[in-house]
Order: sequence, then structure tokens, then C-alpha cells
Amino acid sequence: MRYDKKMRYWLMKSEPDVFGIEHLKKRPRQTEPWDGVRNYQARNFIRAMRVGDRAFLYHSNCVQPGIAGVMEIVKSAYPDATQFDPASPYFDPRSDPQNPRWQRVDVRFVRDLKRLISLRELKNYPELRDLPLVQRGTRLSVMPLTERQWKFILSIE
DNA sequence: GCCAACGTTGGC
DNA sequence: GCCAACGTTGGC
Repeated sequence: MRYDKKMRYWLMKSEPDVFGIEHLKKRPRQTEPWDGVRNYQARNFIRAMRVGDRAFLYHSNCVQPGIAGVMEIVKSAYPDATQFDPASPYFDPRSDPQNPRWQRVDVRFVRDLKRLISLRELKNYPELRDLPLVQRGTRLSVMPLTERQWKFILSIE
């Protein structure tokens, strides 16, 4: 995938039963570390995030897959502690503490979308054809959006 | 629950 | 470095 250094918009997937927009909203200061990214391509996008970037929160693996809300990146990448915790489902025994393999960012709740924009609907727009989310077989859990894609999605909200 | 698609692992 | 086997993701 092409990646442009100026990219400032993201989409991050989470299972709402595990951690959804409702959880984020209830966190202290409405912030949360975005843990558990264990895919190199997604990890590289995590590393590229900067404070102030915006991200859609996407609900995956649920009854109504779709974009639920808007978040802000409030802390750039730092080591994901769960990789060193044997009790964590995200434990990675291969990760070297001297050179941590996985990072996380901190996100903050910005707002709900006025309505959940379903994956089914997103697939219908030619404007979003290049978005990995809607492409067959793509499982990437963190992905960049162009400014055009970001604004388009907000325009159909 | 099924299963297609994809990423990772590890023998060779 | 190849590639078969296996594990995971995530829509349906």
C-alpha cells in the first residue's frame, strides 16, 4: 500500500463487544491506549500517527459493522505493555523488551457519528473504492484515509 | 457457525 | 528462499 507522510486521517477497527465507542466515552478523560495491534502493516501505521490526527472508530465482527465515531490521537506511538504481560491475550513472547516489537497510541473520544455508517453502505460509493476497508479480503485493522475520503464520509453522515 | 482470504511459522 | 500447514480476521 502507498503511504503518504502527510496523511492525517485514519480508521481503526475494534470489536464493540470488547471495546467500542461506548467504552471510550466512559473512560476517564475519554482517553484510552489503543492496545493489541499485532500486524506489521497496522503497526507501521500506528508509528506514523501524530498527535492531533483524527481517526474513525470502526465496529467490526458484530451485528452492524460500520463507522461509529471520531477519535483524536492524543499520544504518539510508545511501547505496548501488553506484549510483555503473559496474562494478556496480546502477549508476545518473541518481543524483546530492549527493542519492543509492538506500539500503541492513546486515543480520545471526539464524538459519535450522527448515525452509524455501515460497511454495506460504504461499499456502494465509488469515492471509497480505494479504501482498504471495502476491498475484498482486506483485514487491515489500522489504515490511512486520504483527506478526500475522510471528508466524503463525513459528508454522507 | 461457516469459511474465504490472508499472514505467519517453520521444515527443508 | 520456498511453500505447506496452521492460525486469525471478520463478513455473512
